[in-house]
Amino acid sequence: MTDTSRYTVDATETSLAVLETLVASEDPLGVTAVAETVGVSKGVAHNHLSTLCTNGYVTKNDGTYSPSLQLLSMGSRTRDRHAIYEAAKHQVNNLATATGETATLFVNENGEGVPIHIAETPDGWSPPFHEGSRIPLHLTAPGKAILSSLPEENANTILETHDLVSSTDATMTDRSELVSQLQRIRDDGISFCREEHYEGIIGVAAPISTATDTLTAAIGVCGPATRLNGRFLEEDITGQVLSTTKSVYVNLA
Amino acid sequence: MTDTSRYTVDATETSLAVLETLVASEDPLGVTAVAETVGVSKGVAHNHLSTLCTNGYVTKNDGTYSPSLQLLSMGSRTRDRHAIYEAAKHQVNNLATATGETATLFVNENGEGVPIHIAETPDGWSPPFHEGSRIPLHLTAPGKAILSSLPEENANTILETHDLVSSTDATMTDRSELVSQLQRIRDDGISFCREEHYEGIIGVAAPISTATDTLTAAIGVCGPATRLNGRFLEEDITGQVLSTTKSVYVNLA
DNA sequence: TACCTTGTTCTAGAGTGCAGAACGAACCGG
DNA sequence: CCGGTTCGTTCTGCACTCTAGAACAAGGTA
Repeated sequence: MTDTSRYTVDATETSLAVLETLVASEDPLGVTAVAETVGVSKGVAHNHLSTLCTNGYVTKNDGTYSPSLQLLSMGSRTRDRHAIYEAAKHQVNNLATATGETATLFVNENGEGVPIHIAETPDGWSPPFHEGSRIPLHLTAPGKAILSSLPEENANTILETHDLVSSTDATMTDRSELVSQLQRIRDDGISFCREEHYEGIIGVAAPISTATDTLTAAIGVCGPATRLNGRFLEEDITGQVLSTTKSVYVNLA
Repeated sequence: MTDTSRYTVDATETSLAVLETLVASEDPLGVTAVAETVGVSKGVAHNHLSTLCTNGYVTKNDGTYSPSLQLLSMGSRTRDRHAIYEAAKHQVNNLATATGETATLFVNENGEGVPIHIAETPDGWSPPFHEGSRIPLHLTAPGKAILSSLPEENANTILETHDLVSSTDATMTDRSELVSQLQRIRDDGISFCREEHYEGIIGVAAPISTATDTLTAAIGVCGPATRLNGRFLEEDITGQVLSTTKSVYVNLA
C-alpha cells in the first residue's frame, strides 16, 4: 500500500510517472519500455498511455510515444502567471546582449529557485540547467539574492525545511556562514556564486526590489569561470546587473 | 459511462481536468471552485489536488491552488526534443532584431502548427498566441509553409482529418483554393498570411529545407497590419526570412 | 454569539483499474 | 518461406480504489 497520505489518487500517480518517463527519455518509448520503467504491467501502461494520448499530453508515432508540446503550452501559461516575467524579459535579453553572457531571471517557488527565463548568447555555451528547473536557493547567485531579500521569517522557514545540500566542493553547507553571507548581500545589493553549483561556473545576481513584498525574483549573469573571471568588476557586469534590476523595478511601477 | 475507448483511466482524466482548470484560471483557485468547474464533489477535487501537489505539479498557498513551474520544466524539455529548436533559436532572435518585428519558429505536431519559439521585440506588441499553442496549419503563414513542404500524401491526410475551420473573414476555407496557394508557395519558397488567423495581423514565413524529410518547420515574421503593410517587400523582410531559413539549413548540416 | 462559507476528513459500496494471459502483426535469420 | 521472437493491443474477473455525500474544523462577518 503506497500510503503517501491516505487520500492519494494512485491512478493519477501512475499516469504522471508514465508522463515523466517519456519526458525523461531522449527518444520515443514503446509500451514495454514504459511498463518496465514505471513498474506496471504492459496492459496498464497501455491504458495510461492511450489516456494521455487522447487528452493531448502524449503523441504516438509508429507505436512509440513521446510527450507533446501541450506541456510547453501549459508551462508557458504558468510562467505568464508570474507578472515579473513580462516586466523583465526584455531587460534580461538586453543584459545578455550587453554582456555577451547568459542572463537569467529566477523566481522563488516553494523555497526553491526556478529560472523562468534564460537569455543565451549565440556563442554556443548553455547553462547546465533549463527553464523550470528547481534549484536549491543556496546554490546560485540569484537564489542567494532571493534568500537575502525575503522577509527574515520566510527565509528561516526555507532554511529549516530545505537542507543545504552540497553540489560541489565550494557549496556553502554551513548555515551560519550562509546567514552572514546573506547579510553581506543585503548590504551590497549584489550576490556572487563561485562554482558552488557547478564546477567551473560562476555568476552574479541582484534581487529585484519591489514596493510590495509579494514578488521575489532576481536577475543574474553566469558563465564559465575561465571566461568570466575578473570581468564582473573589470567590465562592470555587476553594475549592469544592478541597473537592470533597477530598470525592472521602474517598469513594474 | 464516459466510454472514450473502453481502456481509459478515468481518474487520470479527472486529474488532468483539475490541472487544466488551474492553468486556465487567472488566479489561484480553491477546492470548491475546482470541484464546480470540473464537475466532481469537493472531497474528490481535494484528493486530486493533493495528489498533484505531492507530485509537484501544483502548489498550495493559503488553501488556494496554482499550477507549478514543473510544467515549464517539462515543457521546455519537450521543446528541446525538437532538434530544430537548438539549431534555429538564435537565428530567429536575430531575425526579430533585424526586422524590429516578432519572429516565430513553428513545427508540425500531429497536423497542427505549434510555435516553439517566439522572439518578441521590446515595443510591447505580443502576438495573440503563445508558445505551445496548437494552431490549424492553414491559418498562419508558417503553417502554410509547413503544409507546402510536406510530402504530398502527408499533406493530404492532414487536410482530410482537419477541417479548414474559419477564424476570420479572410480565412481560406476552400480546399482547392488552398491547394493552389500551396503550389504557389512551393514555387516561390515563401508564404504569406493576410489576416486569415486574426483581424489586423499579417505575416510572412518560409519553410526550413532539410536534407532528410523528417523535419518540418518554418520561420516567420508577423505583426499588426497597420505597421507591417508593404514592408515585407519594401524593406525586404521577405528576403530576410528566406536567408534566415537558409542559414538554419546550413546550421543543421 | 450565531451563521455563513471555506478546506479537510471520513465512510461504505459501486465500479474501475489492475495483473496476467492471449491475440495478432511485424520483423528476422535460416 | 517458415518457426521464433518481440512488439502493441485486447481481454477477463476479482480486489480494492475512487467516488459521492455527509460530517467536521476553522475563519470570517454581522
